[in-house]
Amino acid sequence: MFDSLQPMSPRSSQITFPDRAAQDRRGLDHIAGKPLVTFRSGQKIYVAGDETGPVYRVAYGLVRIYRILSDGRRQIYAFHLPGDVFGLETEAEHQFFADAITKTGLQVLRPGAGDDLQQFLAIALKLLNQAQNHLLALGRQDAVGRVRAFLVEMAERQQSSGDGVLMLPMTRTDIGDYLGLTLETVSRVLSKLKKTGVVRQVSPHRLDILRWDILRADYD
Amino acid sequence: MFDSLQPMSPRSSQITFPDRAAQDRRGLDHIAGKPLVTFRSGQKIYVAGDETGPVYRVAYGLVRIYRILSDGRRQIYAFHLPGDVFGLETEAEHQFFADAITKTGLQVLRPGAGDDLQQFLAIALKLLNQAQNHLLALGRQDAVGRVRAFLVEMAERQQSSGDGVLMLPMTRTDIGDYLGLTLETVSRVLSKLKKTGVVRQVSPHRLDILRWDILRADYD
DNA sequence: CGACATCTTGATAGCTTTCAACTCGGGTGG
DNA sequence: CCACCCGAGTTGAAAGCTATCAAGATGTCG
Repeated sequence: MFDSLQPMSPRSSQITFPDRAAQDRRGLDHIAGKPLVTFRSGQKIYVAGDETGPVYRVAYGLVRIYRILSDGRRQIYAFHLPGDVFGLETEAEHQFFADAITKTGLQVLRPGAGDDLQQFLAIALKLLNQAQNHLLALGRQDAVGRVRAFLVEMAERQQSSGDGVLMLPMTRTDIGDYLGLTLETVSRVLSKLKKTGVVRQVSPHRLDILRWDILRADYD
Repeated sequence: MFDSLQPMSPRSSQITFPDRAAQDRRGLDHIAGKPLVTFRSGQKIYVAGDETGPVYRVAYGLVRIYRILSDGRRQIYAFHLPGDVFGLETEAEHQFFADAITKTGLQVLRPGAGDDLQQFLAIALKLLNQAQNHLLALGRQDAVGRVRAFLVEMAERQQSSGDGVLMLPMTRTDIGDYLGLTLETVSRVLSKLKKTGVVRQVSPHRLDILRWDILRADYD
């Protein structure tokens, strides 16, 4: 699974996020400089049932965290972008699946002495916050509201507030499995946003956001 | 807001949960014995915008944690039962509302020196776990599945697995706002479960669970 | 450049919400 | 002690939204 310990260049023909790691080195900065583990597009990082191991930090690429039910339904809990930390779980075995959506490089953070506590708490609270926002979207928003919330979330995390360029390397199915919708509904909502001039679609995986005011409307 | 520092008896004409605190004194045991702050049914504990203060532990009663959107829609994130700890947030101001559903007694835990870190991390990860399960129900289950998941969750947390007696002091509206459903849909699903012999309804707020196997079916 | 996965769009079915009327239960006051 | 009252719960009918099924268009990658 660990193909290479050599850091790979973020440059590739695939769509990637800008590497925010450089600006985002707050809590776990001191481990910077370690070699990266790299994953190809679609490759699994860990699966439910695996022994819980290290914690990872995304250097470049995109990771999805999810569960699969017995009937095949899938719920995606998070997309992790450069700078994000994931893999922290309570149990001895992973409860989730994690895999790379695009070519991805990860820093491996082996939980150390125990002065990581402060950082882990911060990470856990951040994940909790995101889960709670996610919950609000799934519980109290219709399809359009969920997609708008998703676009705003991804855009802010990519800090594309400036230029309005939003990269969405994940598939429509991924987005649907994150939002509790079908891929068709996601596609229809995006078409509607396109038709109403809220976004412009450069390609299926690249949007330009034209009307932040409309996207953001309705948040309490 | 702090009506009384005198512990009140859990005995009352209202429906209450059995006090699990005695068996649940793991992490924060050392603060036991402190006086309780009590709240009447429906009384607010804190509101969004309040300065983040102490952390609370439920001694008896039932607490709901929620947000309200500008149009009045409400999302309930958690019901807290005896033994649960809540009130831990990242920001300086509360992002949520908390109020007592039944008459409730709380232990006030003022974050201390900093060796609470381990415990806070455990609490945060537990809340994260619950949020993730909640997310799965909202994202990938229909109305019947959500209500079943809710009944199983509440029954397990009340440890009524033995006798199958399940107290639901919250209203149908509360349940709906937790599950992303309307109160009517919640009522209809409960009626269906009653008709199919899965539960027996002693009163609107007390169910006897007859068929655990059916309630639990379909969880991965 | 070609093949295959992904995406888009349309039509229909199914589920949940909405609106409405009625019932039930607990609490209050006569 | 009982009748009344009002909030909460139940049930019904119709509208609205999303899923499903299906076909065609577009992109991507080898």
